[in-house]
Amino acid sequence: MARFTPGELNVMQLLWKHGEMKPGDIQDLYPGEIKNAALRSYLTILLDKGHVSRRKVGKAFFYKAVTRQKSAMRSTLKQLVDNYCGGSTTELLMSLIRSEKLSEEDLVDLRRLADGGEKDKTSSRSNKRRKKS
Amino acid sequence: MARFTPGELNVMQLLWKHGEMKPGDIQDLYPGEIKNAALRSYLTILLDKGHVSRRKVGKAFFYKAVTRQKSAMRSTLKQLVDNYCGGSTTELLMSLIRSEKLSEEDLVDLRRLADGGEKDKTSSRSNKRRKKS
DNA sequence: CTGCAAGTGCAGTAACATCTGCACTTCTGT
DNA sequence: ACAGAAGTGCAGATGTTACTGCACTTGCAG
Repeated sequence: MARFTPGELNVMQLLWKHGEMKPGDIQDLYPGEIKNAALRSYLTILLDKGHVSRRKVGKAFFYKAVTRQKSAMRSTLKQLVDNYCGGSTTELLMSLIRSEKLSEEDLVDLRRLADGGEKDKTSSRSNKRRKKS
Repeated sequence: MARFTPGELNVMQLLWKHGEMKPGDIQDLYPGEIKNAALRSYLTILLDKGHVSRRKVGKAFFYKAVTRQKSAMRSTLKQLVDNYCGGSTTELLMSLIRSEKLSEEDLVDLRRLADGGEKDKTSSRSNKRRKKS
């Protein structure tokens, strides 16, 4: 669904963080240097794709994100899971947990969430595959 | 690091799954229809980027993946985490677990892994200590 | 040896992302 | 009022992805 190029993503990040901005503001905060016109071409593309909207205030257009960060993340995550984990979110969790990158603290959080999450199982019909260790 | 376009990814998936293949084989298994020459242009690009290698067998070239699936996944995941979770893997885990998509079985697996991850620390050579928030 | 399907290189098109330059308009300070 | 800074649309250059078509080469069946 949401599919951002690196340049577009930089813009979206700023809009997600700061709300409504005009090109000049975005340009100032943009990672690295970018020409105003270059930046505006990103905005035009994002506008065409419907990921941002704009409204005129004074002489300038103020842009704001239409597509939300959470939703963009979710669709990116879904792609990752489909592409690399056979569509199984559990697979991804396994990889994450096994991938030596979790601190002790992370594991504590994880256990707490796993236990806490149990209450919320109403909507899950379980026929996902299980994994042997 | 590894950065695949949809077309490239389709090819890589097949190579990861089947090992060494020639264009004709890939073409047959490629999702949807694709012309042989179109497919070969993907292979050429992947070859230029160093993601695949090839060797001549008979009259055909056999291609195989150089970049590994695990490593591609990891770098994709890292990008996702950097772009959407402020670089915190834990953030991602929270989102995953909270995102309504886990079945009861998933949660069981998860608890087992979280617990196992702690007890089993000695055998999983994860003596890396990293910074925390 | 020869026909031919399978394989190959190469050239070129189309869409899109990235980025530049330029002329024009609009707000603001003095 | 008007100069200049800030903003705008538009046209186009460049590079990459995603393809298509075509002429040439190669291995094998007969």
